[in-house]
Amino acid sequence: MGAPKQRWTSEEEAALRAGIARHGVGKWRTILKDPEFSSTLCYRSNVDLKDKWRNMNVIVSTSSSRDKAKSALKRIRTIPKNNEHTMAITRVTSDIDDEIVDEKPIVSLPSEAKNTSSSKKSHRLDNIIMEAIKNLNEPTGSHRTTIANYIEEQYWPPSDFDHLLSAKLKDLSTSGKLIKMA
DNA sequence: ATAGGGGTAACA
DNA sequence: TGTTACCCCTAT
Repeated sequence: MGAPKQRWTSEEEAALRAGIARHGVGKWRTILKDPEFSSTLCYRSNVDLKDKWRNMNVIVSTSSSRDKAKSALKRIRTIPKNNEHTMAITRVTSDIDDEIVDEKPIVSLPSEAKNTSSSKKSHRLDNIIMEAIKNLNEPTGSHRTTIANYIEEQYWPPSDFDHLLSAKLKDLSTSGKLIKMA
């Protein structure tokens, strides 16, 4: 008799997404050991995380198509293999680990900008960025790569998203909507 | 340890 | 009914 069944709470899902944003997809054990998430995910195993992530990426079957197949089989989002733009996801963690490469613009929210309800429902990139940083909730600010990873997990940004994000981050910090940490 | 195919009881 | 949390298995 296994566990009765505990449905995932929104807190747990948020912790999982944030954990993936920090450590990358597939680093389930690392996410579990992260003191930031271990408390909320303490009842979950690394396999649970893997399975949950799989369930979260299921395409809702609108049944509009003639699905003669078994109903329990669902389609996973087909990840477009954009030629040279290979895996942004797996690249991020190594960037953080190595801590090499160019400037690391760390960005943080002004203390006033935590107003969740004020931002419109619009999915303008600005709002997405702000939401990402807010949800990441990293006290020391967030790396550009961490932000990019987080956003890429939730939306489906264009292939040149890295460049877009960099430009937008610069705008936001110049206009004072974001604080650039040294 | 992780990825992924596949199954199923227990949910809504 | 369709969805989903959990399980089992195999390959890497």
